[in-house]
Amino acid sequence: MKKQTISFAGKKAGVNIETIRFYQRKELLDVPKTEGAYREYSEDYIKKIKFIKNAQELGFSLKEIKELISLSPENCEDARCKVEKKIIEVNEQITKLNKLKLGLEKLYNDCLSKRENDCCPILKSLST
Amino acid sequence: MKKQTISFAGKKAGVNIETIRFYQRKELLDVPKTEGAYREYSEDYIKKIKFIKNAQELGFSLKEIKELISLSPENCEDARCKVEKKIIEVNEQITKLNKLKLGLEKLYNDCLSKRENDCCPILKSLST
DNA sequence: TCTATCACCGTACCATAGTACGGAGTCAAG
DNA sequence: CTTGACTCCGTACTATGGTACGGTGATAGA
Repeated sequence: MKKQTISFAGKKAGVNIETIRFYQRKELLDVPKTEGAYREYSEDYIKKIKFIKNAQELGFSLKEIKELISLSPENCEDARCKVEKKIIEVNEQITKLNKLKLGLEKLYNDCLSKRENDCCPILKSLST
Repeated sequence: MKKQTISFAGKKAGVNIETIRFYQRKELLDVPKTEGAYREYSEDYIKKIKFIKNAQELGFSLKEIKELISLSPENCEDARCKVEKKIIEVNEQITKLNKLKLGLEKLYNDCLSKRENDCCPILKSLST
C-alpha cells in the first residue's frame, strides 16, 4: 500500500497540493487527523476533491460547492433546488452571450461594409 | 457652464469617481492636465469613459479595451480582428454553457425520478 | 547516521475589476 | 474668513480561485 500523502492525493485527484491546502483553509475539505506527523489522505478524501472539481466544471463556485457539501444525502430536495437555480443562471448567461454575439457581429459587418476612407465603425460606434 | 469636475464626469458617464481614478491608474484614461488645482473633464473625456463601458458590455476585458483604445481610427483591420476573436470566444463560451446545461438537466431529472429512500443522485453523481 | 526529499505552516503574491478610507489641500458660498 | 463640500493622493481592502515561497521538522533510503 502506497503512502497516501498529500502529494499522492493531489496527483490522483489531478490538483495541486496547494489547491488542497487552499480548500482546507476555505473549509471545503477537512484536515485529516493522523497519529504521525504526516497526514493520511484516504480514497474517500480523494473522492471529495473530485467532487469539488466535478461541481466546478458544472459551473458551481466554491461557495456554492461548500453549500452542496453540507447537504444531507438522504434529503435531496435542497440539492435539486440548487441545481435548478444553477440551470436558470446558466440560461441567463447563454441569453446574455447570444445578445453580445449579435452586437459583435453587427459591429463586424458594419466594419466590413464601410466605405473607403471612412472612420472605423467599430471604434466610432463604441464611442457613442 | 457647469464645472466639469470628476464627480460631474462620473455622474454623466454613470460610473463611480473611484472607477475613473482606477482607469487612470490602469492607463485606460489619461489624467487631464489643468491650470488650477482641480482637473477639468471635457465632454470628449466623458465619451472615452462611455467607450470603456460600452466595450465592457460587449464582453471585452479592461486589458483588451486598452488595446482597442490604442488602435488608429483610420486603419480598422486590427479592430475588426479583435472583434472577430471576441466573437469566437463568445461562441466557445456559449457551447460550453450549453454542455453544462445538459449536464445539470440530467442531474435534475435523475433526482426527480429517483426511487424512495435512494441516495440523492446529485450528490452521488458528483462524487464519482 | 546522514542527507535528500517531502510535509506542514503562515504569509505573500497573481489576475480581475473595482470600492473604501484617511489626510491634506482647495474652492465657493454665506 | 470660516466652514462644508469637494478634489487629489496613496494605500488598503473586497471577492474569486488559486500559486509561490521560505523556514522548520519529519521520514526514508543509502
